[in-house]
Amino acid sequence: MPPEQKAGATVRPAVSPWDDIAERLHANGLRWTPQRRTLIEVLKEQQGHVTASELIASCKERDRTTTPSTVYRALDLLEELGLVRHGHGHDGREEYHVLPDQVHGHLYCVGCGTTWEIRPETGAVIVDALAAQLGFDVDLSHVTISGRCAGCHD
Amino acid sequence: MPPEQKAGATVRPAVSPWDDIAERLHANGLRWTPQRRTLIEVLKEQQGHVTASELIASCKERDRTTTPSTVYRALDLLEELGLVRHGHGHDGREEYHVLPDQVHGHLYCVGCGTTWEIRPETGAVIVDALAAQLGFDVDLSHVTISGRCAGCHD
DNA sequence: CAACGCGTTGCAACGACTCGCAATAGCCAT
DNA sequence: ATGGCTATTGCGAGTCGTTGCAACGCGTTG
Ligand SMILES: [Mn+2]
Ligand SMILES: [Mn+2]
Ligand SMILES: [Zn+2]
Ligand SMILES: [Zn+2]
Repeated sequence: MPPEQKAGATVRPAVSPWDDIAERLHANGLRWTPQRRTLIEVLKEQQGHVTASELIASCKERDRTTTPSTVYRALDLLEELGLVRHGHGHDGREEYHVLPDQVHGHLYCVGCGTTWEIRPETGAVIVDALAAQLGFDVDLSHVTISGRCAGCHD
Repeated sequence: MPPEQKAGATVRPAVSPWDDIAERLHANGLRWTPQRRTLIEVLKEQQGHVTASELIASCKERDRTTTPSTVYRALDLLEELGLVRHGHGHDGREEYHVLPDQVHGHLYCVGCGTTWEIRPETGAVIVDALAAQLGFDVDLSHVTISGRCAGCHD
């Protein structure tokens, strides 16, 4: 629509990380299928946390023939490509984040059931402590810490 | 067997935390059942981590009629009483610890699959950081942090 | 445009857990 | 010892996620 783009020779199209997926797949001998297209359309409109079940439900809205195992496998693939990240909620259920948000962990209050994102500076303390003491490189995105929030003490 | 105990009026029998379970249950209007007895016998001989499935299997060895849902419910109860604690492994599966070990979290290396316990001083850094910055009271026992160990970098 | 190879899909079966419900059985009071 | 109250059990059904396998179809080649 914007006519000013028409003339540009090497217009940088403000790429979203999703734009070159088809190529990235092909480059690895993988394929660009309708099922993967559907999932990515769904992921594009997500923000914050989504459970795998919610993603499957959204895919079903767009394509009634959606199969759970296919979505789970596609999510695994996208995670390998670094486009999504999953962790496990307090009950062990999967929760996904769409990148490229800041990588972060989660805090869950067993008192009120609220979930918060761990702020970067707090996350850094955890990452640094384990790096310094054990040489362990933490993947914060897969972390959910439970306990009681300030409002739910005692 | 030891005859020297026979005469003692108020011998303190080096109580294990399991010894007074029947009373603790009764005190709360709860019941002492064969299924709970079986589970506790199994728990007594555990050390380190056990998955719920492993516990169910062990209970079945002692009592072939063991039912999974009953074991899950008994574990919930024992956790409320503070006698066991569970967390979720990297795949979200439940892992139990028998108390009164030091409460601790876990580290999982996605490279080699090894799991370590987080040492008290390292755990303290995490607990203190979240307490200081957010007033959040961490339950370290329910934490599993994944990442890459020193031997599995790059 | 037709043929081929292999990456993917759909399905069915399974494992880990949860929940509602009716039958069972601890525990206490006569 | 008997009876009753109600906590607990066992079961069936359901959810979430994984995996093996045969059929399918994307993408390439001629
Ligand atoms: Mn995981
Ligand atoms: Mn441990
Ligand atoms: Zn709270
Ligand atoms: Zn490792």
